[in-house]
Amino acid sequence: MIKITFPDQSVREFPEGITGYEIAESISPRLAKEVLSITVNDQLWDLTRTIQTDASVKLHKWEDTEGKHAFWHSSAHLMAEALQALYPGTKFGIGPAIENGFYYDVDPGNGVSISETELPKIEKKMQELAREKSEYKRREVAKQEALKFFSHDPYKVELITDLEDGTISFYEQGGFTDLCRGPHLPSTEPIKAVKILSVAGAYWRGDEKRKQLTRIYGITFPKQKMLDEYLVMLEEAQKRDHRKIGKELDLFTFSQKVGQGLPLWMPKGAKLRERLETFLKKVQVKYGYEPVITPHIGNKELYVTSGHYAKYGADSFQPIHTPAEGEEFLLKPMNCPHHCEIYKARPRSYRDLPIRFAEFGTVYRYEQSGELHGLTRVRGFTQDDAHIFCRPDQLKDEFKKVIDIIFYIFKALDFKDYVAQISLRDPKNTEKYIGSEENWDKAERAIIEACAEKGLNTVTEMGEAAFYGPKLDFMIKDALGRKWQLGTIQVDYNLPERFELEYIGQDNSAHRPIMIHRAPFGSMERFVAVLIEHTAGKFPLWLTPEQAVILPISEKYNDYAKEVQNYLNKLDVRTILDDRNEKIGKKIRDNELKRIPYLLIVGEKEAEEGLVAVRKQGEGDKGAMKKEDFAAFINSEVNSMLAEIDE
RNA sequence: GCCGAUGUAGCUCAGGGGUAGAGCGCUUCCUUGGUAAGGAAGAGGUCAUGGGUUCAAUUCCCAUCAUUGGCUCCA
Repeated sequence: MIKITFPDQSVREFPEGITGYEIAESISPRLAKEVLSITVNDQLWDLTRTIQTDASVKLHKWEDTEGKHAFWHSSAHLMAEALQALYPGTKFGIGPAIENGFYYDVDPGNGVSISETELPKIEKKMQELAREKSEYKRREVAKQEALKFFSHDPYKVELITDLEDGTISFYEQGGFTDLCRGPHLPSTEPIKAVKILSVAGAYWRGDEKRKQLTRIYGITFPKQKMLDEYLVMLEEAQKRDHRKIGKELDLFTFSQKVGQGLPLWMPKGAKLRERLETFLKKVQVKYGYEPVITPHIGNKELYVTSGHYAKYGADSFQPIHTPAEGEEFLLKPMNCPHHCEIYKARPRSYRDLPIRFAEFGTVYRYEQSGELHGLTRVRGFTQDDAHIFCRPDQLKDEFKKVIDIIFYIFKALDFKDYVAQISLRDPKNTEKYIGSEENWDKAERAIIEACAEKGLNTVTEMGEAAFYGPKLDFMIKDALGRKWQLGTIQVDYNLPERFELEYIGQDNSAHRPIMIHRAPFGSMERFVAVLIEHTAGKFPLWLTPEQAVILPISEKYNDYAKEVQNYLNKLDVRTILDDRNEKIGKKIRDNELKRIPYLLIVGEKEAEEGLVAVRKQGEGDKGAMKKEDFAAFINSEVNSMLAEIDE
């Protein structure tokens, strides 16, 4: 007998060679039906593997990430089986489970391409195969044998070559065998609902110099109903797409004539953005930032000095040549070199530090055409940029203050679901970076300590640092679950060195300051995009371009409606008037769809008594009140929202 | 940049080898209506651009541009 310890620390005895599935069965038939995989001594296992010694276990159902993972990983194999049947000779790359479903990278061979129209065919085949309830059978194989087995598939051969002998396992279901660590479901039986979502190109092993394989994305569920719900959820998410809402609400547009990736802000979008900027400017004054303004172009030498030219010059917008011989200017891709020159404009004392220069600086970067995406990835954008020049003893404290600003902004806009990512250098690839080993160490340590002292939950990514320094990024997901970097804080020892920045210390000799680059929003464009997707266009009252719309019941009351509008606008309530010759029901409907927070209906009764009939967006009629009371109400709403943030 | 898809009215989309359609929006008229679509008439399109095939191309083919799903990249 062996002792099995469960997560609640209870221990039960089982015969040697028992499987995870049998353990689940012994607990309850229902559990046996729902269990998908098992963790045995911290290793993910198949339910069918036999346990020979004492062990601690945890059973995973659909609700657990591990359970879903096994389910989708097994589904990827099932899809591969279907592809093998439909496209004989297909070679297989990798096929993992992902956050929502799975994919498989495949090479269907000579000139065959799998297009979207063929996805239903794959779906159908998978359903057919799933009904066969084939078991997933694991077997361990020697490296030589594995190489021989997959000799027809160069991708698998490459994968096996990188593995150590003795750690290689195959899984087989139906007629399909795959190199795989597992774990998998006992059989294909639980896979009841299948949806193949999309096809895309994907470079083999993520290397753009290598062959591009066909990546097929899919998702599966144990119940059809769950798939239906998932698809409805996807549709709902698409309705929140900022590109769609931006068009509907007239916030921004693009023009082929102006150029790819160059957003045009329309009046309402501009109003929204201006309010965000004003909001941050106020915060920054409180934190001791000083505004600076710099031009949109800079002499090429500026970027040669900063190191940006060497790194990005070739992939940038091409230099601007002036009539004078040899003069070259670049569209500014960064504000920091300009700010360095402002720092340098006069001698600085240790008493002056920290110096914090802030600018909403518009920068231009030649992003690859395939990368452009709505407002989230563009070629011209405005950073809410600032550079802090400080002494080494001030670094950590300054870093923490920036974290505070970002917390404050995320709180104000109700962004709760973010990931704070510390990006460090790739220790295996140090030639990518500029600056001394020692400075990198110092900078990385400062970030890690500041985060720890702020109690920030972080993930750490090696190799994701900027070329001049490590950084802390705040990532937020859009409506479709894609992650975008918003706020960023970066420590930089290199630019001060390259620009030979100095301050005179207490000891009356020159010292080098440290720079912190920071942008709490990141870029106004991207931030507004994510804000749109989070709010579905229903912006908070203090931010929304139009707070109320006045709807006269008929044209007879247009004069009174105008009077109300003038009155409210004077008291800083942002209103518009809908004086179209339409019935009130129509006006209500149209303005509800425009997501204006308050609809003010005025007719005979209101005109006589100086009232407005208030209707809240999405909630309906709230009754009539004096226009003075409405103005007071809305202003106190806004103030209390902002006060709450200020706490 | 790479692989795939898409491009028809301001917007959302239908159509199809014989020079175009709907709904919404817009204009005008009727109506002046009390909480999510009142009625009528009208304007509006080089069917993304450039080539090719054809008696004839918006439709089929090729290229380009843009958008889009991914991949790579992201100072």
